[in-house]
Amino acid sequence: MQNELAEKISDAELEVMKLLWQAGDALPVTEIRERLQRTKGWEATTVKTLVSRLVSKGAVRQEKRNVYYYSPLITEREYNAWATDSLIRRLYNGSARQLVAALVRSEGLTQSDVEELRQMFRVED
Amino acid sequence: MQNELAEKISDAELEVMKLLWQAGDALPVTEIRERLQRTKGWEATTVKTLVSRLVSKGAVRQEKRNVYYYSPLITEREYNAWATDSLIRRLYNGSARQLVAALVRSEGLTQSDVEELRQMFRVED
DNA sequence: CTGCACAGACTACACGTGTAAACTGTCCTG
DNA sequence: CAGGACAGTTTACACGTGTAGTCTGTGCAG
Repeated sequence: MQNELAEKISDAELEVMKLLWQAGDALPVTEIRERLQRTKGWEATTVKTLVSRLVSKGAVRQEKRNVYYYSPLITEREYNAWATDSLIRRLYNGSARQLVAALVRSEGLTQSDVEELRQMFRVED
Repeated sequence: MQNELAEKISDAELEVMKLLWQAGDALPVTEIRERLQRTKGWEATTVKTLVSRLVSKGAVRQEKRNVYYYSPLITEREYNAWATDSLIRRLYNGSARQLVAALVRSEGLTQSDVEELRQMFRVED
């Protein structure tokens, strides 16, 4: 597990990560700032702080061109897998099956979701 | 959703909740403290703090007998459902299906888990 | 060349959390 | 009755997070 690297990304930081993941390639802060300013209403410095913290945490790489560019060091999948695993350990006794069972029970899944999943399982099986 | 009541239970607090959920009925702090002291190595006051915070948050009820007794005000299922839903919104675009898909992909589920789930789906269907 | 705009760094500050000590009040025991 | 044990309260304190202001350095426009 890349526990050490993933080192706890906070909610606000995650928004930055999402942007970087979507972007596909490295972005200058300007870009990040502008978008988050629009979508989240954050001040420029706030965005800078978040990005810096992500760099400290080793979740984002900073590279100097004319200006700094930032790109994710962990993939969305890696992060999601890690976070999901945390939840499973925290709440479901480490059992992914229990989580899914809870979803099914709680109507978290729509009928068509279930259909699709059955398909999936059939393939995986 | 009982968003307001569930009001963000922290990691340490969750350990207390788990105890209360397991207990089935109201427990005196003594009891809670003793067990967590053993399992977590927490000091008595630490446990008190956690319990008090849970009371403030409305997650636990305090009732006076000779001594205070505590019991959960939200069920484990409610909490799990809420927390899981948060994760799904945070990471999977609100789609429970995507979460399950990720689990299947990432081998979070063992072969026998898959088997069991297929069973479940068959019933649910 | 000089001042300004902007990138980036540093500082700030309140709130939640993990962790616990210190204090206070009360009941039991000697 | 006096002192101690322990329940319950108050206070503490460092660290993470959300949110942002201020300071500094530098390259471009005039």
